[in-house]
Amino acid sequence: MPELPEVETMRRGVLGLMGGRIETFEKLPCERRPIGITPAAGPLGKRIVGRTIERIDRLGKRVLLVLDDQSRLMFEPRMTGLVLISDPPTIEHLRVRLAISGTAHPELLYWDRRGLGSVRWFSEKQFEAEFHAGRLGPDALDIDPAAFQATFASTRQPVKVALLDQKKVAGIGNLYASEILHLAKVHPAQPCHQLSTQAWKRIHGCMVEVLQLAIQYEGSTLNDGTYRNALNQSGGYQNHHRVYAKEGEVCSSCGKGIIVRSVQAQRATFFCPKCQKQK
DNA sequence: ATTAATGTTCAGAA
DNA sequence: TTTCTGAACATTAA
Repeated sequence: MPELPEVETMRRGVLGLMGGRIETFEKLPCERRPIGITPAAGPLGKRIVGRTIERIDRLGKRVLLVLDDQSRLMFEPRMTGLVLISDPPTIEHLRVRLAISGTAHPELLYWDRRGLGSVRWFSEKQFEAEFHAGRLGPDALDIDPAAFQATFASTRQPVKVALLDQKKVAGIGNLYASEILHLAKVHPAQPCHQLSTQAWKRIHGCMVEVLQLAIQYEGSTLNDGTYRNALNQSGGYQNHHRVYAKEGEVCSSCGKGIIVRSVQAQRATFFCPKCQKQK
């Protein structure tokens, strides 16, 4: 579930671990099918124990601990993963614990109810090979309007589907794609190659605006309550959604349109047919 | 019992 | 080559 704002909130929540030393890596006994840990937990532990956490980065929807040998420990929460410093929602879905010394909080936890996420370690070289060579596009908060337009202008895909392609731009997920296009007044089914430079500038600006505001509110916790910040608290941006999961409600922007739910690429899309006309 | 859910990736077809 | 579909991963709540 977490998209860029939720993962950024997790990252900010664990920033206090910077400068700390990793004392142990523990894959917790979890009765469910184990999450992906690569390399296997034993060898991974050998790589990281004794290392210092030099920096904590985010790339798209992943949190990265940058260690003092420039290797990376990557947490990818996918649908239900959480990176926490205390108080996991349940004990039985707790997957990984790192003991940390020299910081205010003594541990970092990875919790994952569905277990679709992963914890992976990359040497500096492996990391560059995987992620500088196009596995993920640039982060959505780290791309300028011109590069943004250049990325999308040539494809015939519907704009909402293209925004979800992490190889183009990393970080936008299903919820924020609908929110961004509503603020930009662009129809989600509009083919990318038909959009003007002006429209791309608007989409870029609205993308930054929506993502930054959502980060300020610490992300969206939906009805299932899964998403929590690093202290196991709810986000607040769900109270500011414009269209997501608001099918049948009156559009808050124009006051006239009724929010419609459609399906694109097997995923729900929400939009206002009055504000977001196809051209 | 069935369906859908904030994510990603792969195979196969058009 | 590009685009689209379905399935898979696993869990839970409606």
